[in-house]
Amino acid sequence: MSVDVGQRRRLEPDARREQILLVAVRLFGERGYADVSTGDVARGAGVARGLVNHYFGTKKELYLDVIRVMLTVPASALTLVPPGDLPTRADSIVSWFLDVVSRHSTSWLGAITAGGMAGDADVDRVIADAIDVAADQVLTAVGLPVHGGAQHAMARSYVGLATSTAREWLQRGDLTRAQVHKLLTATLLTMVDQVFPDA
Amino acid sequence: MSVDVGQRRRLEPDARREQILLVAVRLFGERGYADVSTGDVARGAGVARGLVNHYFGTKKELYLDVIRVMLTVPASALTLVPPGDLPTRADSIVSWFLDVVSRHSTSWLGAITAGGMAGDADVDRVIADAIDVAADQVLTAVGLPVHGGAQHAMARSYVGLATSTAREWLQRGDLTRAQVHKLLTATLLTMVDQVFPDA
DNA sequence: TCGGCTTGTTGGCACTGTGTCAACAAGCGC
DNA sequence: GCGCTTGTTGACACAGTGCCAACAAGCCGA
Repeated sequence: MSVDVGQRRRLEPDARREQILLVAVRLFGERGYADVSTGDVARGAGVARGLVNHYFGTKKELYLDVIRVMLTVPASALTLVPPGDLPTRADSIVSWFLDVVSRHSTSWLGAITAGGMAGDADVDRVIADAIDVAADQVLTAVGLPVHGGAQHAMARSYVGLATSTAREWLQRGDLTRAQVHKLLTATLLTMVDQVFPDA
Repeated sequence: MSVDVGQRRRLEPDARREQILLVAVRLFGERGYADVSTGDVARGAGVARGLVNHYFGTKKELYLDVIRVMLTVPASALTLVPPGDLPTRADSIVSWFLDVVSRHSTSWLGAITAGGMAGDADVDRVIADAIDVAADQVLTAVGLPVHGGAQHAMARSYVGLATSTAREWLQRGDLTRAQVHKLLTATLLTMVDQVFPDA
């Protein structure tokens, strides 16, 4: 919030770009896409509005970069495939997911629900990619490295379940972590045992 | 698309309002929230733009009405609780859900993902209400008429699973209806047997 | 130290979209 | 036909966006 009303100062392009991007991440995370203007981002960064367009082109491109960092930051905490039998592996992948999503709750949950603008083709693609990554992790952790398209689709469905369940826990507070954990492990085992064979 | 370029004609307020609303539903369904202007809606209805504001106030209020009809039209097809044992009831509630969602696929799936504007408090509330209704139906169909808050939260999570799975079927085409059916019934039974007792 | 040059940065222009409102006129009753 | 109600219009003011020429911060050679 330091407005830094002093002289204009030249920053290296990368530094300035990242500074603006961080402000945009914060603002788009707090309010939606429509309620944040490029002028707000510029003012938050203590910069002329035209500079935002200079670095990011259009407002939608800026927003794409924003949800990209929101979604890839938690995904960067990739883990190795845990050893053990199936229930153990399911347990640890669920724990890992809950750890990640609780640490970056506002970012991840906000972005995965397209915090401001779904229906747009480009935004949808970025979100779909993030879901694909999460689905891949589920499949490999479970020991079924990408078999067919149907299995991958089912894994994406499971990610949808995990997301909505995490929202009940973190945003609405109507579920405890233990309940979420139990729900996600039980359903994951059911899917692996009973419905994945159909694919 | 008949532009009806003739004289201006007076309609009764309800008729005019619904005419504009139907055009808005179509347009918001096709493109997103941001890509549809009130001028587009007005032109589609063969009407001055100011009239849209006269009937709906602001653009966001118009959009709220739009997603309200998108979500409540399928929900209006409420069914009675089917008889039979648990697997039978689970089977029929899943079938009913798939029938409804496939018939109104573009509307329901588009709106439930907040086709254009999530993160907004009012929009989120309308969507949350629709999910609550669906969760109630699941609970009653399964024979657990709203017990505790946690069970209801779990039912909402299941609706999230059903939604994301239906999207894999109807929008991406990577799952067949039979696969979706199997997945949703198996997970529902698991949840009723193993995780609902924790609530 | 000073002038020149590169380029990060600014402010203003044109345009679109939104909300509001006084004025207009369609269609009814007298 | 006349007047009144009120559905409907067009224009105004304003906010937000994208673009671009002009400006100046800071480095380099003289």
